[in-house]
Amino acid sequence: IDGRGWRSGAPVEKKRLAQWFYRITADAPELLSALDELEKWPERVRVMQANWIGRSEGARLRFGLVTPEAGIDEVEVYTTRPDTLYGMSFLAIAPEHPLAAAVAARDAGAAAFVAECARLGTSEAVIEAAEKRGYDTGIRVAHPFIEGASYPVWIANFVLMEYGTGAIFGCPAHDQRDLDFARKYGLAVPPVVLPPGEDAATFQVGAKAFVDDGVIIHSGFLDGLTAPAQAKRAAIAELERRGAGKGVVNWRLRDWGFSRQRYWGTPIPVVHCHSCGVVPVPETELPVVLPEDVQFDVPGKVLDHHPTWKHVPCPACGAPAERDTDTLDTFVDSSWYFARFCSPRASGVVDRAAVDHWLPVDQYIGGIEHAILHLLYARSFTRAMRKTGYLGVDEPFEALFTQGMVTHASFRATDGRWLTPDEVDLRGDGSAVERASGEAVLVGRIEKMSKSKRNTIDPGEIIDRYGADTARWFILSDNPPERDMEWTEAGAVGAFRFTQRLFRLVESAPARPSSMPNAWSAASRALRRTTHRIISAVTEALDDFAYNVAVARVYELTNAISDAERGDATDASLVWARFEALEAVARLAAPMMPHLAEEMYTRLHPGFDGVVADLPWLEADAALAAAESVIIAVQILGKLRGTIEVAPGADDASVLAAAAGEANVARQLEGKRIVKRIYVPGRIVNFVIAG
RNA sequence: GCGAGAGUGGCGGAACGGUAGACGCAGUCGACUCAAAAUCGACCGACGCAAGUCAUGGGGGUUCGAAUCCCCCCUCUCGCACCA
Repeated sequence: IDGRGWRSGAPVEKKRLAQWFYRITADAPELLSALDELEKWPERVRVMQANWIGRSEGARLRFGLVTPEAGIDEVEVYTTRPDTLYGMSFLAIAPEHPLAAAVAARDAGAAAFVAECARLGTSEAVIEAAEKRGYDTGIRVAHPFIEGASYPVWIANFVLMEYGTGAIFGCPAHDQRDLDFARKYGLAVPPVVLPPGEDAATFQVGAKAFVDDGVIIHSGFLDGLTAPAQAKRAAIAELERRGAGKGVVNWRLRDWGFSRQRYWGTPIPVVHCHSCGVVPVPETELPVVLPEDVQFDVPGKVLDHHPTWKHVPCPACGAPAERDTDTLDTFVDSSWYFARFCSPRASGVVDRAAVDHWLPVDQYIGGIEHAILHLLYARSFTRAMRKTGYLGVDEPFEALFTQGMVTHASFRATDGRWLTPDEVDLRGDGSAVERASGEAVLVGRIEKMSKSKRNTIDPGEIIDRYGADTARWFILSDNPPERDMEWTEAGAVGAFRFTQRLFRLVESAPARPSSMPNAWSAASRALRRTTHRIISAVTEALDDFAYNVAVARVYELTNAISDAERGDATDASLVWARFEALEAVARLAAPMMPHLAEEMYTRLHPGFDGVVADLPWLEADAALAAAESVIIAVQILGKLRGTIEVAPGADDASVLAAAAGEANVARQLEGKRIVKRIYVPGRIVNFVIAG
């Protein structure tokens, strides 16, 4: 952790650290390399983190100014393409670069250009991103390899001060941005990488830079090299030999500025003292607690203008001093809460035995919006906690699942007001009117719920109207959890209807049979087969996060129970099977609609005083789930021509004979020569015929 | 621009390389009702009277067999974005 912006010698109220930083950059190499081991994380998140960390290999090199400017005699450049140094035609610096400032001090044109770039800043710069503009400073720099050659130095709006060194060497033939810039200002475009099939004597770059691999040409000692890695190594070695530069690894990741001028956050446990500077609050006085008697309606920092909170004696010398009145970014709290959750009542930070037992988190579920910041901070924080002995793992989350968001259509009145779903009546044809006025409403995009678009659904109202189980069931049933789901009234009503249907099935359920039947009817065997097949299907679906499929399977079993209800009421074995199936529905649905499941189970088992959630998970009986006969698809040349029903263990010859004998198949095989017979047991027969 | 992912009925979506469209929503018809709601039953990819044919963004390929695997293209979504 670093403090930056310290102004020594200033009065105490100014004697503040402008911002606290967490040095996450120190972890960059490990945070990147360890991504490979997070096998149970989505590829997408790992890629996003890798891009965010942004490792690149290249070289830093210095270009000497032919004539020094205001004491500056060289410009340092970062490049990933030292192999194209001979293709240089200009050097470009960011408008915020010190050399640009030096030039602006004496050159009104440069000053105007720099000011213009600053004015456009970030917002408009994005819009005008396509337009590359520059200003020729008149300064020239020498080439590190080519004796006597010199190149113009431009200030360019497309060079970023935040990345690399804020300066680049322009190689237009092999970089599209440099090419756009060179064409605009009529700068040279010397090619130094030859595409396959081109002639070195005649090759020229047109409107598109050649950025792929080729043979190095017109490049002195690099000529003839074909492998880019080899050419880069050779160029770097030469730079190092001449003392003009060196190979470096560059990172995009910046340190995490993690102090905030807000009330809601963890106080930063340091005291600022006139004579001792920044003094940590002693461990015995931790944690520093936020005051509760605060005023939010006064301008400025809440903690700063609290009358007493910040005034404390310096822990080191006892003189009057002040607490830091910034708070930590709330991402700090989410970077280690999972460790605290292992032992929430621990007197210290965490209980080491508890975190050793529980961490890493077996399965983390969260929104994709946390792909980078939270998940990267937590990974780094976990490493910091390991180094300081609080826990013993590097990676906090072994497996990650990113679920989608709940979305809803948005509505807008003709005068532009956003309307809530409650203020709108939907018509059958998809149009909508404002309930109060009857006026037409524009039905907008289906998007993430937000207060500004007013397309939110209040969970409290849903629970009041339908109950929490309906909401759960609908959300799970609508689509796969990794995708965004659309909340619709019709969908909620459909889920609600199902809860009512389940309840009716339980109300009309038979009493729990006292003993198992001796004989099983065909109908009862079929129902039990369905029950046990679905127990394993739901189990598998839940394990795979395929909650929508688990829901569909529960529907299937429910439909089978409804069919059985209409069956032979005097069939004792069917009644028994029905009870078993209903009990299975209650227990399989329990994770997804717990309240109704408990109610169902209790009604099936009067006197039961436990909870379904505590019962062991149901296990399917494979023997009962096994089919008594299987339907085999019969294809000719891969096209379905019929189906046959056979015993599960039927031998190949008899299945093939039955397949060939199927009426439609037989008709189509007539007079044809069968060249190959394929039988995939229990699934399919395929006849390959000649001609 | 770079990277990742996805395209299946009217909609959400199923489908170890093996009967495409499970299940739900919407819809159609019917039962019940004086009527409506609720409920229950049947139907529900396209073309066709039918037999059948065609269908998983488009085009090739591998295979006895492709929504699924490979190549090219198109479209969409997401992330990063003058990253040198």
